[in-house]
Amino acid sequence: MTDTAIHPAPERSEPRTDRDDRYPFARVEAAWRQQWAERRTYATDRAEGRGEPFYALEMFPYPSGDLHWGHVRNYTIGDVAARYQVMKGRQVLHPMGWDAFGLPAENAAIQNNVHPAEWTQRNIARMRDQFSRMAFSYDWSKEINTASPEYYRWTQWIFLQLYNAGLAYKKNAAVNWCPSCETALANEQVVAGACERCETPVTKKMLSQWYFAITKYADRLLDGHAALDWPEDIITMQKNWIGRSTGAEVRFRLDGSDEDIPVFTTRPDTLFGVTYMVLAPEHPLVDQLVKGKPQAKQVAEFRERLARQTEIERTSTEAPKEGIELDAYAINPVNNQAVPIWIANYVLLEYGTGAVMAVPAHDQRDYEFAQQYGLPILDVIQPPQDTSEDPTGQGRRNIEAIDAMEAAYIGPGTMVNSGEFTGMPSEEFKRVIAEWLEERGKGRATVNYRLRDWLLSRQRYWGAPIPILYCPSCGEVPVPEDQLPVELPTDIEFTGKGESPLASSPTFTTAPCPKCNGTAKRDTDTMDTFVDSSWYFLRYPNANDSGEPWTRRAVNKWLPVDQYIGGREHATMHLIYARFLTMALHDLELVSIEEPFQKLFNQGIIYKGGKKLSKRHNAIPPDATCDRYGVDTARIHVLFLAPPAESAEWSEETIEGTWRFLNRIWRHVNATAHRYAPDWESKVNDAASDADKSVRRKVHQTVQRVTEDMERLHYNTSISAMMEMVNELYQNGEKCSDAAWSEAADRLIRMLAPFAPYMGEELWAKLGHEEEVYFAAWPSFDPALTVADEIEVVFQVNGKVRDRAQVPADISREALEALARENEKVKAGLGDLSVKKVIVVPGKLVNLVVGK
RNA sequence: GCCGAAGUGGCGGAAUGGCAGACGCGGCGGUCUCAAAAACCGUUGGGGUAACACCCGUGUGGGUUCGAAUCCCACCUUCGGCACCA
Repeated sequence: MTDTAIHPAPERSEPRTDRDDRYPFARVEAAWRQQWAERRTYATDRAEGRGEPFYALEMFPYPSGDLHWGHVRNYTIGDVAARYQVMKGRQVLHPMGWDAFGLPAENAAIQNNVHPAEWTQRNIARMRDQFSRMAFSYDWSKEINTASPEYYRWTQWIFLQLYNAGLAYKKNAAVNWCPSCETALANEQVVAGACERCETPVTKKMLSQWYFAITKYADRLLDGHAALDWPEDIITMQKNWIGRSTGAEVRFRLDGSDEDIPVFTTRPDTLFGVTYMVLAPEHPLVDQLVKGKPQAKQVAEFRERLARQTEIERTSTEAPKEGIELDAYAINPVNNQAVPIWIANYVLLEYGTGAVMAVPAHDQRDYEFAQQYGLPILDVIQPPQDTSEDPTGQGRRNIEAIDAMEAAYIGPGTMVNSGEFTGMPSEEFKRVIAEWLEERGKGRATVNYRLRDWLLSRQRYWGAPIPILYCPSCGEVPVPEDQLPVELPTDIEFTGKGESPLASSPTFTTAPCPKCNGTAKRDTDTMDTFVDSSWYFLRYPNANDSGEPWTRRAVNKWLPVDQYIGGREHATMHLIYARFLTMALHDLELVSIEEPFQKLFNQGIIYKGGKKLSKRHNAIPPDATCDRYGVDTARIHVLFLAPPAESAEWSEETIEGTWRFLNRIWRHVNATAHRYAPDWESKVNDAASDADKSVRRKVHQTVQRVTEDMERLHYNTSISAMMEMVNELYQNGEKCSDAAWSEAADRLIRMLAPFAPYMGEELWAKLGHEEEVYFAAWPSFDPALTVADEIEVVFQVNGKVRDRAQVPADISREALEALARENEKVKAGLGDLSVKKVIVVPGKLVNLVVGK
C-alpha cells in the first residue's frame, strides 16, 4: 500500500464524474451559482418579514489570498448554522468581510514592491471568488473591508469617542527594536531573539504610545460573563486573563527620603515577615537609586539582558531567579524596620505597582530567591496543628515540605512574630491590617488585575492612522470628526526600515491645527488591527450607510449577534477587546447593547504535521479537492472529519466515503423520482407494510437526531445519521410504498440542503419545487414513529453482561426483572451466591448485585 | 512556565453514569465482468476456540459507584493562547 493510495496526489485531481450515473457537480454548481445570483437568494432583504431576525456571524478572515482548509471548516460550520436558521423560519443576516489591515500586506510591499492596498485588493477578489464557489450564503451587498477609508473613517471616529471620554491616553511603552533596520518589530518578526530579516539581536525601545483604558472595565467584563451563552472553558480563560485579585497597596518609605514606594500584595497578613523589597528592573525609581553607585553598570547590563527575553521567558516560574542588591533601604510601615531593596527578574513592571514586598517564609518565589542570596527568612504565620481535616491534603503536603526546608508555607494559620497582632488568626488579621494601614495613610485595601491596558499604537503603515495632531502652541489636538478619515498617504517607500513609515511621507506628517490654524504634526502611528475587528459586527447591518457608523434601528434589530463562530485561539484577545469596546460604546450611549455576542461557538483548529494551518505557513488549499469531488463533497468532508468543536488533523482519507454517500443519494433519488407523490402527506399514514414501518421509523429517527445535532452544531454526527438513513433506503426503499418513499426523499433533501447546497437545490427542483430549498421549512418528526416495538436489553451480574434479550418496548420493570432472574446464563453466573440488590433501568438493563 | 483543551480499533471518530467501537476509511470475502474499475451485498477491537464458552480492552496509576471512556485525585503526552500574527 503506497501513500498516494490514501492521499490523492494533486495530479489526480481530474473530476470524479467519469460515469453517467455520477453526480455531475460541475454542471450543477455552475447552474445554481447563476440561479442564486439571479434570484438574489442570499439577500437579507429578500427574507424581510419572514420571521424573527437572526444574526449569524463568523469571525472574518485576514485576506491572505488563499483559502485554506481551516477557513473552509470555520465558514462551512457557520454556513450550515445560518442555513438551518433560515429553514427554521428566521430572517437571517449572514454577512462577510475582510480584516484587511495588517502585517502581511506590508511584508509583501517590502518584498515584492507592490502597494499594500493593491496586494490586499487582489487577495480579497480571489478569496471572494473562492467563498462564492464554496456556496457560503453571504449577503455580499453588506461586504466590509476594514482597510477602506469608508470603514477606517469610523474606526478613527470610535477612537475619538473613547478619547473624548477619557478612555484613550498616552504613556511610554517598550517595543521590540531592531537596531540594524531601525524599526519596530512584531513578536512574530522576532525569531530566537533576533530580527527575522537581518538576524540582528533585538532590543527594546521606549516610545510614547496610545492606550485604551480597558482595565477600567475589568469588573464589568467579569460580571458580563453571567449573561452569555458561551463555552465554559472560554469564560474560564477570560477570567484568568483578567486575573482579578484582592489585596492591599502598602506604602514603604524610601529610607533617607520623603518618597514612598507602593507595593501591591495579596497577602498583607504577612507584612511583619518582610525581609527585603524587590523592584522590577525597569522600575523608574531604579535609576535614581543606583546613580553614581558601583551597581549602576551591573543594573544596565542586567536590563539589557532581560530586554532580549520574550514575555514568556520572562514570566516563566521555572527560570532561575536572579537579582541585584541596590544598597538602598525601604521602611516597613508596620514595624519601621529598614529592609534592603533589590531588583530581580521575577518582578514585572506591568503587574501591580512593579514592586513587591518579599516574604520568603510565605511566598514560594521569595523563598527561592532568599535561599539563593542568603536573605533572612522570618515566619509570621504558624500552620494549624491539625490539618487532618484538609480534604485536599495540600496543606499537609506543604507543611511536610516546609519541615524539610523546601518550601514556603502559603496557607492560613495563627500570627506569630507580629507585634501586638501575634496570636490572631491570619484571615482576620488580613482585614485588620488593611484598616490599620488606611487609618495611618500607609496603604489601603485594593484590587489588582493581571489584565493590562490595551496598547494600540503600531509603528506601521497598513493600519488606521491615529487621528491626533500635535500643535506647538495648542498641544495634543484631536482631528475634528468632519475631517475624517485621516487617509493613508500613497507617497511611501516600503523599505522595512525607519521608525514609522508614515513619518517618511512629506504629505502626511503635517496638517493645519484645527484650533489655531498653525502647523501641527500628525501622529504617525496606526492602530492595532484588533481595533478594526472590535466593532465590525456593528457595521455589517449598515455596511453601505456613509453618513454614520451604524443606525440605532439596525443595531436594535440585529444585535447582539445570535450565533458567533470562530476559533478558540481568539478566546482572550479579540473576544475581550470586542466586549470592551461594545461596553464603552454602550456607556457613551452610542449603542444599546452591552455585550456583542450572545452565543459563541468555538470550532477546533485544523492542523497538519502537528502545527495549525495559518496564513503564513502550512496552508493547505481546498481547490484540488473541489475540482475532483465538487464543493458539496468538500463541505461534508470537512464537517465529517471531526466534531466541529474539536481540533482535527488534516486528512483526506475518508473523502471517498463522503463522495460515495452523495452519489448514493443522487442515484437513489434520480432513479426513482417518478415515484414521488406531491400529496404524500395525506397518504403516508396508510402505509403499513414492514418495509414502510422500517423506513418511516428510520426517517423520523433521523430527523430527530439531525435536529438535535443541528442545535448543538455536532455536524459530524448529523452526517452519520443521514448516512444510516440512506443505508436503510437502500435496504427497504424499493419495498416500501410510494408515499413512504416520498416522505423519505422530502425529508432527506431538506436535511441535506444546508450541508450540500448545490445537490440539495438540484434534487429539490427535481421533485418539482419552484422555490429554492434554501427557503424550505426544516422538517419535524413524530415521536411515536421513532420507537421500535421491540428493544434489546442487557442482563448483568455485578455489572458484567451475561446475556441480552429482545423484549417489548413497553415491558414493566417487574416483568423485566423476572426475565432476568429466569435467564439461564444469569443463573449460571450466579453460582451459589444470593441476590442482594436488583437495579432495573427500563429500556436498557437489569443488573443483579450478588454476594455471599 | 502559566492559562485552557484533548488522548477510545490499522485510521478519522460514536457513546457524557447503563450493551464500548455508531458512521466513514482501510482490509478481507462475495455478486456482476473475459478481466478490471465502478456499483451492490457480507465481514472486520485483541486474545482464545473446530465452533461456542470465556478472558482482556477507552494514555498511565489510584479512587467513588450496583455499574466509569464518561465523575474525582495524581501523573504522562499532544495541541491552542500568553498581550505587536490575526
